[in-house]
Amino acid sequence: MQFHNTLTGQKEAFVPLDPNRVTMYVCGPTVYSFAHIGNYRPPVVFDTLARVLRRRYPSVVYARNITDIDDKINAAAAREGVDIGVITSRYAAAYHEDLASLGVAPTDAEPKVTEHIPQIISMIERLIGSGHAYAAEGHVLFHTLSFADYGRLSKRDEQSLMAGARVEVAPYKRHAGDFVLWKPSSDDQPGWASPWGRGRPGWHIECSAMSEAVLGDSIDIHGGGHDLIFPHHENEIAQSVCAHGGATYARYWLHNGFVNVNHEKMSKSLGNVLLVRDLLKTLPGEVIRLVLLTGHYRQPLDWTDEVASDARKKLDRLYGALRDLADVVPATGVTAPDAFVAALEDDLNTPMALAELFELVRSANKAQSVDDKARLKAQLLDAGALLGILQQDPIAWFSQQPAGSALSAEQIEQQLEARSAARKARQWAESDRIRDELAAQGVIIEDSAQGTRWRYA
RNA sequence: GGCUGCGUGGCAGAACGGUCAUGCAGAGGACUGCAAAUCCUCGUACGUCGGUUCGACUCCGGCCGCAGCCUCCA
Repeated sequence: MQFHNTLTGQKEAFVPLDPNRVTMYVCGPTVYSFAHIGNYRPPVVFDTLARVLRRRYPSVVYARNITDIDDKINAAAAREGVDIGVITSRYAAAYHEDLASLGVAPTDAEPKVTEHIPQIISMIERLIGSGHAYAAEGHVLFHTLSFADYGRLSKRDEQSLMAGARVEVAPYKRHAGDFVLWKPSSDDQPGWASPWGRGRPGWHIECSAMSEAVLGDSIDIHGGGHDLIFPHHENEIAQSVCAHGGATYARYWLHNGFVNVNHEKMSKSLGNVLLVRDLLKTLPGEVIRLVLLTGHYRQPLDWTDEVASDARKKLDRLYGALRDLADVVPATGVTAPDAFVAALEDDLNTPMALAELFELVRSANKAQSVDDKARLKAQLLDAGALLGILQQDPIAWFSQQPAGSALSAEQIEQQLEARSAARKARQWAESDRIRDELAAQGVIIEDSAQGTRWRYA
């Protein structure tokens, strides 16, 4: 197995610290609103990676946090005049619903920041104790100059960090690059008692503290969006390494590319922010998942209507092969082909894995013997399971009624009965009339030796 | 300006120093009452200019173009 490691900028063989306990941490959402399609790329990508890892290693501990204390949450709560818990539980629930729709399996741990305040305070105290952090005016700051490796992940040196500081430097900072570990809360803001007064954690410390609490001092894989490399992950490294006496924090850093919409960056000002919530109104979650796996995770991904309809057609082809194997019992003990697994184990190359999957489909469609069919069906299902797709009944897949369709499955079946009668009597004109009528309403007919099937276009 | 990465056929999107990616769309054929589905065949794709090499889309360098990050962003 190998991964592209942001830390070194190279593809490296993956060697876990402890093969009997592989650990992975992925930065989760800040729950202050409904999440957009880009927010779901990391969970889908790393869910797929977790599936591949679990196949290879006996124990994988995968943690993805929920950030439930943050100034954007505070703002949302203030706007609605409710406690932040109302906001965070609402959007965390929505997040979980969407994840389920996208076929994302639950993680082994889902730490929340508000449940780890003591751990956060403890880590800050240790950082102060070792001279890597200092308290000033109710704040506690991490002193970046105290950590020689600062900037290594994002490949920034002191000069460029200084040059890039585009926010005015707070007077209590010793150095422009220093960042907040703890900040004071006013009476109307959420806060917790601490050695530095009532306050709340800064943005980066929570991941370091929760990763430590759930996975340990050193973890194998840390994932997240490309944009988190700096400052978030750079700061996590600084906090964790310094809190752990120099021990390596994460050994492999994996970052996914951004999702754009119609060739543009998603932004509120452009009004092109796509919520998964909304996409799910017209698209099966499986289609959305496949779109997110269509390109390599490190590359930018452009979301367009065409990409979505392509994914749907791909699933039609995949499920079509399974539908033809409906009466075949999958062979036992048969797993996804080596080439397919090898593609995923090579830096999670999902496009190549999909290519292998389609080769499998071609073989399945051509297979004659029962043995071949049984083997290919088992391989298809197992490969699909690794990608988190293809797990539903093919008939159910083709029977999903699109949002715009006026015809229910029952109505279609009725029409088909009439058509079958006409065909039996060799009344082709009547038969074709019914077919055209259905086609006009978005239903495609497929006659076969086993009878007539249909599907929504 | 600094850093990171990218430019592949109509669209999407991989690999690889010398053979087919794959999917969709398109063309022809088989099958079909006709279709659909499926199968077979096909289109001389690699931003640009040089270099290395027997041979480069693949390695190196310049140029052009694009994107992200540079302290609230997945």
